[in-house]
Amino acid sequence: MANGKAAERPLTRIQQKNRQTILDAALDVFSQNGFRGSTLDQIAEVAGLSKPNLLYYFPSKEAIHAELLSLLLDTWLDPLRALDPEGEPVTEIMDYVRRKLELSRDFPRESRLFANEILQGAPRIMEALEGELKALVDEKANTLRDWAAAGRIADLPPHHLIFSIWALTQHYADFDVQVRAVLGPGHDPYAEADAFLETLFRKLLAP
Amino acid sequence: MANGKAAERPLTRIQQKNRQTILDAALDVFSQNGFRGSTLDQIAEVAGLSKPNLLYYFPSKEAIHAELLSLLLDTWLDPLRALDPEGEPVTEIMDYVRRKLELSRDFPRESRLFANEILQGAPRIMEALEGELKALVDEKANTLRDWAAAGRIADLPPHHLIFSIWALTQHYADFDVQVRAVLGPGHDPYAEADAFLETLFRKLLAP
DNA sequence: GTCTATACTAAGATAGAC
DNA sequence: GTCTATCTTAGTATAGAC
Repeated sequence: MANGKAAERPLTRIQQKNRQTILDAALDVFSQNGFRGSTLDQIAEVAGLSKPNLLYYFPSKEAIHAELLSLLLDTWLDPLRALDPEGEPVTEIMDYVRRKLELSRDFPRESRLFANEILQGAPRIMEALEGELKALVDEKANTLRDWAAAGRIADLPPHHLIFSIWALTQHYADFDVQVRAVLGPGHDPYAEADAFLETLFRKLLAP
Repeated sequence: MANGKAAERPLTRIQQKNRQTILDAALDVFSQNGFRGSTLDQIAEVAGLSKPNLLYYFPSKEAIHAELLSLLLDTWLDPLRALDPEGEPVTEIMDYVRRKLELSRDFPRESRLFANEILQGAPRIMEALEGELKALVDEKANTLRDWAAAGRIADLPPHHLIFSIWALTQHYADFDVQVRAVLGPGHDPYAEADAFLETLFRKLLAP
């Protein structure tokens, strides 16, 4: 009590750093092997910490995974939230496609973590899918419907239009090894995808 | 030797049936949890057999998984193989899209097994991706390029056109629970996808 | 061919020294 | 805060009775 400050529960810098190190290592491992397929040993190995030390910072393997998922969801929905009903329709949608592809390029592990969770039947995020996600998608689907009704974009089923953006952008992160195996060396998948998706959606959205 | 026939190693009917039962149960389990996340206990439970009995029919967990993957690859490539360079371009491609979507609808577990394997870095099928798959895709990409050069379809990067077909059709199997959560009740995802993808690719392919 | 029992290893988590 | 040692359970695989 020398400094006279009552330390409620502030994380020290070293604690913050170690938590980050662990989460980063866990993201590596969970995104490749899924929850059940990952072990604390693997995470500890990647993090350069001992297994008991991991469990000093987090109460359980489950807790590390839960933390990653909840951090993920916000990041994941941000680009869609940014779709502005007052903006120019085609520009707004093309911007969304670009932001989503950038997420795949810059955060492929997060994309694969999410894909793993969905493949496994979304046991830990079903609630968020049916609540938060559905609400946001329904809202933006209405925007798309209005734009179509006004003849500003083609008349397409809005939910499936959104699915197509997810599918096409996330494919480059989730199936990265396949994309690279098929393209062979000397390609920049994301640069090529950017140009291709630009073309695809411009043609698709034209009324 | 009473019957005088040297029994090389023909599988009896009951053996065939049990092998099938095991493979079917394993497909259930592996497609949801990936290889590492799945256990023989789970597979035995679903198959209605004892764990040692599983290992009477297959030498190891690894062997069951390997068998599933090798059965899968052929089925998976068949629709692309069927794309006929002599056919009418748009019809051929639309048929491919439809066949691929039907695979997702009728064999979602196979699609998820494949997705799991790729997400994990394709440790067991990388060779097939770089060999068989790449060769087939390169061949069909040439066909697409020829069609584009002849002005019979739009000029698009052929590999990415094929990726887009994979991404859009497999999404409905791999992300099934998300699709249903977002659409809510009262939808037929595959019927809607069929109509949407028909529209999408017709617009995209128009020269 | 199928089961019970069991060997052996890996994995999640905790105790307690430092 | 971090480590070594350890408990406990789950998981792959095998032995051997029936």
